[in-house]
Amino acid sequence: MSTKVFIVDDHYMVIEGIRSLLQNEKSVEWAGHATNAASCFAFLQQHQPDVILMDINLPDKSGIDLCKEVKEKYPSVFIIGLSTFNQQSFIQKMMDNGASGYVLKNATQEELMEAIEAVAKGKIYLSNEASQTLRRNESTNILLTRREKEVLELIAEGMTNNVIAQKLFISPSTVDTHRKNLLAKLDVKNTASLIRIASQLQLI
Amino acid sequence: MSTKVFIVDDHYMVIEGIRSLLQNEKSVEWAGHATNAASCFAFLQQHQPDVILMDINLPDKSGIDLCKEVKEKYPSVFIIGLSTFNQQSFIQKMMDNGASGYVLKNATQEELMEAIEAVAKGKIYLSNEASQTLRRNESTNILLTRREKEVLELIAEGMTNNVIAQKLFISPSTVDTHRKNLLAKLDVKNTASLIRIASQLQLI
DNA sequence: TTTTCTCTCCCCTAAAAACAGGATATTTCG
DNA sequence: CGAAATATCCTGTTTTTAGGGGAGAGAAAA
Repeated sequence: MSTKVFIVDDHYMVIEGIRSLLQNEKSVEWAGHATNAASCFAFLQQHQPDVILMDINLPDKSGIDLCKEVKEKYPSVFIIGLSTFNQQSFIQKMMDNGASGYVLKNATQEELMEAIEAVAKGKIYLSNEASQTLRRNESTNILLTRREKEVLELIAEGMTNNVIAQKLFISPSTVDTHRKNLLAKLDVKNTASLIRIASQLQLI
Repeated sequence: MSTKVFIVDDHYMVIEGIRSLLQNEKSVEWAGHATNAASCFAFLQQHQPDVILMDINLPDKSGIDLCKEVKEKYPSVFIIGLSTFNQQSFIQKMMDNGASGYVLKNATQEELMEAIEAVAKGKIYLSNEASQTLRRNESTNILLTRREKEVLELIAEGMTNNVIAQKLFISPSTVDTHRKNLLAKLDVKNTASLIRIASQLQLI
């Protein structure tokens, strides 16, 4: 029995590329493609693919949100996240939202087939790069505590310690302490550097 | 006479996709592909394509640098920049470095052919999205003066007004004025928001 | 030639952040 | 359990930023 594969990606080149990579695979049946979230849903109302290859960047909706919604309505379909860069946050969120796998767009035909076959059997497949990134993320992410991340995000939104304190129902002193710890942990001396680094590390 | 097209992209899916899109075009001859800058140069030592489709993101070197080097060594080859997102700075730099065109990876077969045919004749081809982005860039970029950008970058590096003043050989008061103007122009109230916005607009 | 823009500098006050300490519950984990 | 991490709060002082002005020199544009 062949696996019906559907693809959602706004890049024709990628759609064509995957179609080309998969066309000689007997175990895979090309179910079709969509270039946005809306037409993806339109397709799913009529057909039931086994595996969806889903790009993170779509014109009308993020693949991360789309993944969640598709899994809610069609729990039996397996989703493989697809993206150009391996960004920790994206991979994490896709997996959190019910994706069964994640491959980068520089995947070879073999890797792609391995991923499709694995998730079709209900397994989880992460490409080497993606799993490395996730692991790296875990180790660097332990750096900041939940509360510190929360405070960091509010700082990035331009709030002062007093406003943050009100928002979180804690004392301004506490916010100040978190702020000090953020500066220390990220090894910077002021807010400008803090936001810059946090932005580069995609913490905000 | 057919146009020899070579492609440099680290994504097999994209290479396959373009090959698939171009394979039925009689006017185009597939010269080959490279997945990094090094093998691109290795190829160019032996062959002479007419047009190179060049991705911005390569593993060993940015497409922007590669574009410059290739044009220096092989001025007669026409380069079309290729990327997922239409980022003003990238498009600008590619064109500055001698590229003849820029298309996004969501281009259709027709658009791709149009681009190849145009640049093969020595013309400049920018996709609609790319040229829009360039124009948008020009208008939004007038926002900040040269000095303001300079100060902004130093703020982002974590320097205080006093340090910046020393660095630029101006008075701290002047730095403060620039800082006030930056806050006003970007419509924010503190450094955190300033750096956040600047980071999002890729000003730093 | 005005006017506008840019860059330069100054005053003042108030607010916010950085720096340096210490302290106390509560989890979390080995 | 006991140690370590986390979250909470405090007292200070000093430095930096933000907000409100104003103003002059030179360049560029209208």
